[in-house]
Amino acid sequence: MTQDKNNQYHHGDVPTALMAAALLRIKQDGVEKLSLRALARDIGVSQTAPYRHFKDKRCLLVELARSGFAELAKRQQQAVPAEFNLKTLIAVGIAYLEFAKEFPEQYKLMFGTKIENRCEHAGLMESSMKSFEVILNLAIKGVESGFLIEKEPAHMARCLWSNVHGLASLLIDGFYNNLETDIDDFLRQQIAFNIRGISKDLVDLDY
Amino acid sequence: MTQDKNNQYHHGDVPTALMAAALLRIKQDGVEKLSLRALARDIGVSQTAPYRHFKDKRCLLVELARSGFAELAKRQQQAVPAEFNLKTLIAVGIAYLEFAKEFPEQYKLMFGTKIENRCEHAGLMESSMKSFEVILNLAIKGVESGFLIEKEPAHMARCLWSNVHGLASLLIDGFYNNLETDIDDFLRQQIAFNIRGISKDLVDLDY
DNA sequence: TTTTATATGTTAACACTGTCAACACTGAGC
DNA sequence: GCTCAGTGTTGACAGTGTTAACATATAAAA
Repeated sequence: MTQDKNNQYHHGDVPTALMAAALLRIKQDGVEKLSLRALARDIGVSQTAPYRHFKDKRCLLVELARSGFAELAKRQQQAVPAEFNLKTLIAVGIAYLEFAKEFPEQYKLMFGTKIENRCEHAGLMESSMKSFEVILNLAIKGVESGFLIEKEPAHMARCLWSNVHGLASLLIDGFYNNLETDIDDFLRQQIAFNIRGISKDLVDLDY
Repeated sequence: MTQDKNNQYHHGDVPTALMAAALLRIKQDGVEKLSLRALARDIGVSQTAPYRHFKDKRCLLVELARSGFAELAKRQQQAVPAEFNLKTLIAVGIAYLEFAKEFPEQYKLMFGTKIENRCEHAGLMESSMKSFEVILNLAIKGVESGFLIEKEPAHMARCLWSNVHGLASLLIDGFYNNLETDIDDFLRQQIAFNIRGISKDLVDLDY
């Protein structure tokens, strides 16, 4: 019974309201203690109303992760400048890590253990591939323009991906909490190390 | 009421029995649906018996993660040969990934979101540092013996660590499921990419 | 316009879960 | 033999995901 919207029976848009509430909740309490019933209470519907829009809790989480991947891909894409050089790779890496820093709980959800059998969810996989493709295109361009070594671009893209993902995970999980260095400098240096591993020349990207 | 052990009141060793049962359960059903009550049933005690040995569920999970880090560190250490060269780094990386492949659910627990505020658990942090120190020592030796670039060893160690962790996570989470390449070759190549990023010369580690 | 069907929402219930309080047994040390 | 801490048990509470049965509102069909 939505008291604000002059007591109409239908809520209006339960799915998006649920997603918004979920984003808020996981930001506050972590993805681990997210509960469907609490979400329903938040948006002012009965505890089973969400089941009219999501088959089960997993599907809601999957949708949350999917939208996360979409946002991540968008930010990565925005960080790609017109002209390619090795610093482009750093910029995209930083954009990736900025997302992880800004939405740690959603990031956990996107990759973490909470979603089992992610392969079964086509939309989720597709969305996550969008993010990967940004990196893949960079790798291809990197080889074309002679900055990167002449190995399989897909493998080098996966290298970059696993690198930033490892950084993001350890960062989020608090393994870099007691660092002496400034965290952003640290991350930039880490990315630079990684890029050096697949670049043609022994560049030192002024970190 | 242990019926096998001629009906003695005390179980004997609830903590280790719980740990063993937990390892089995997470291997079968995943860490996500591990339940204290199910564990208690497994080892044949009442549902609250575990609370005599672990303050709460989190503490049991922490102990599970802690022992995981200990095992991981042991395996990494065993992979370190007497003489150092760049292939040593690969060997330790492979050992790391082998652990992740063999105990994916425990690995998820060690790093994943299931344990919040891991910093509060001193034993856990200490144990995870043991694993990191193996890599750190390698980085130090690598600089000393002139194989690695002359940067801060701790940062290069963190680079190697985040790399293998990223690989392990993505591997476990199924992001490398549809790979055309043989998975072990792939991982070896990935590690080689990473090592190249911090090595002095532009080595090509025959992948 | 009336009827009908479908989407959406609700209540009640079930089987779980983590956790606590109160009670009971066991075994070691005085 | 008595005490008492360690260990185990029962019963309960609040919370969860989920389903079935029922109710209403809106859109399509008559």
